[in-house]
Amino acid sequence: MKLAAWNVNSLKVRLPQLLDWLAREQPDAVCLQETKVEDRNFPSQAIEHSGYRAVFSGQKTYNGVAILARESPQAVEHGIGGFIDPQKRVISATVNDVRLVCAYVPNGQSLDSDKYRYKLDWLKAFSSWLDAESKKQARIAVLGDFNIAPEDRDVHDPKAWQGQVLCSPAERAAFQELIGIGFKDSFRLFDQPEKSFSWWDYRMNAFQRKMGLRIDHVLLSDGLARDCKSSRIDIEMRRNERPSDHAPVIAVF
DNA sequence: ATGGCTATGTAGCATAGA
Repeated sequence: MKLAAWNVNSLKVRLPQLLDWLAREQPDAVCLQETKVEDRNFPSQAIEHSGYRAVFSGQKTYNGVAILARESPQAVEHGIGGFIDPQKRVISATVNDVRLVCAYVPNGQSLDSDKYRYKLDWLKAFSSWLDAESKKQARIAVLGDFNIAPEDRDVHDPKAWQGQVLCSPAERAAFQELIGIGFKDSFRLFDQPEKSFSWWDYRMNAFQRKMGLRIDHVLLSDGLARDCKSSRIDIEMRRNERPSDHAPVIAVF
């Protein structure tokens, strides 16, 4: 099974690129973040034309998540169970007997921001909910924009980013809590090039200068991780005209 | 160098992203 996560930063703008990419990569399922589109405006028709079924949870301007799959996603659930959140950041569904959790973790803005507090609270709720989910269903993949660079090697300039949002000890601890539940960071199951990143700032020619962060991840439960054949970041998508600032992350098992 | 770039909502800029 081929799975991917991609923060499209506006599905409306990125739709042509997404359709090209689906035709080329032919994943079984892809989890999208930052669709920034209300459900009534979701481009279901174009996506179905490409041979995919979509389930989605969106809002105007911000956030928004979707799961696209060749097979119709089953048992769709919105949000984090037991956690009230008006922001549309999580959608889950079963595809090919695998439970897919598509997540857009809050950014946090900066350590002194209310949004940082919200991010940590959100991550706490997310991990306790996933812990419970993983006891109900063994085959789970958590895919999305985690807005956390787990280690210094996931950061182009660890000194400059030390302690900053996306890299702070509390955020990294929250990521390790997910690993503690039994999830594996699929990307690190394999040898990878140095300076492998999934996001580059639009400004300052950051992509060309390899100034990025690896903050988008595909986490696999133990059994899926054991069967994982490959994981990579499709950085070619960042070379497109009008690219998303994030590249897709792909895992095959 | 606290800027820079992109997208959205909405009609000249404000907000957010990471």
